[in-house]
Amino acid sequence: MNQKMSNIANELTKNNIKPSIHRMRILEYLMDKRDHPTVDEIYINLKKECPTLSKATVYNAVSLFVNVGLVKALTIEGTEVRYDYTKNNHGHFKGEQCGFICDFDININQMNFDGLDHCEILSKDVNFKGICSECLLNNKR
Amino acid sequence: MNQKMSNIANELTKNNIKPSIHRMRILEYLMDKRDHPTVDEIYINLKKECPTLSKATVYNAVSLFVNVGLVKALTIEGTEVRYDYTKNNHGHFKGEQCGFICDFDININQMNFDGLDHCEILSKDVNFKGICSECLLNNKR
DNA sequence: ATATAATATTGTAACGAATACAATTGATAG
DNA sequence: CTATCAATTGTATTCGTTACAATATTATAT
Ligand SMILES: [Mn+2]
Ligand SMILES: [Mn+2]
Ligand SMILES: [Zn+2]
Ligand SMILES: [Zn+2]
Repeated sequence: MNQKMSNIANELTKNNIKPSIHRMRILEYLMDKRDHPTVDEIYINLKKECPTLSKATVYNAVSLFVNVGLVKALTIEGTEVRYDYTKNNHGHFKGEQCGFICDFDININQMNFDGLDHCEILSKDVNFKGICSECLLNNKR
Repeated sequence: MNQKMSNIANELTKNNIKPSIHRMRILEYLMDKRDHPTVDEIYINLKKECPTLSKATVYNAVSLFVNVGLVKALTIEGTEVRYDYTKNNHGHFKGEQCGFICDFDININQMNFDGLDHCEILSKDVNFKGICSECLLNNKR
């Protein structure tokens, strides 16, 4: 097992998740491809290398990862759930024409708000929607 | 038709939606009950007064409302879509224990961010999650 | 007012993401 | 090797949503 994989194994063990082959592959995928994939996208792409992979295993794995806080489940629009391996807090922009989702920098904790006294806030999400630069160019032509 | 209902009819006509009885009732519901209901909640509650109402009509109506910008579709968590009749921009807090969703004041346009040059931003959503004050009290006991 | 056309509503079928679960496979320890 | 436990698989089921054809309602023309 190479260095990368043993790091991934460590990451899982630290969170009390046994590092099985499939779990490691799924976490590796999320670490490498930061394009906020759906379960289906993870499944289809990993299936090429692991033909025996089942979609249920992908659901199981990402649920485990979300529960321990290793990855975040994003619900930016509609009924589509996407997964994000990330340490630093950031905002998400979704281009509504092409569906592309990108990160952007925003200091979510600098924002001041009012009306949530006596609530315990555990997570803060900022989602923007609109038309991405690429689509804007295409639309002009 | 009373004053309230003719206002609702106006609101719809202004947006090129013909003010049918059901559409008016559904918009009225969203205006009165600002607790961000799901399609199912709208359907179940209105069904009491309009026994012939179909869930397809609720889906049709809220889709029309969302398309013209009369109401907003909220996707705060998971695959659950909720609807919000609102003019002023605000944030949403979801209590994860009880599922309760409330508004809070935040000046979304004051936030400064970076990395979305040349994108056209059409909407900005801020969603917080955590434990609501009521649940916090219950948990202590 | 009646016939005609257009639109809204309904009920149901189809779809797809997510979950549940029993059966199988794989790993671990004695 | 065998027994035990956990992970994975495949499938069935659930549930929210969409699609669509049939019906009811409303608007328009004669
Ligand atoms: Mn991200
Ligand atoms: Mn609201
Ligand atoms: Zn785009
Ligand atoms: Zn609560």
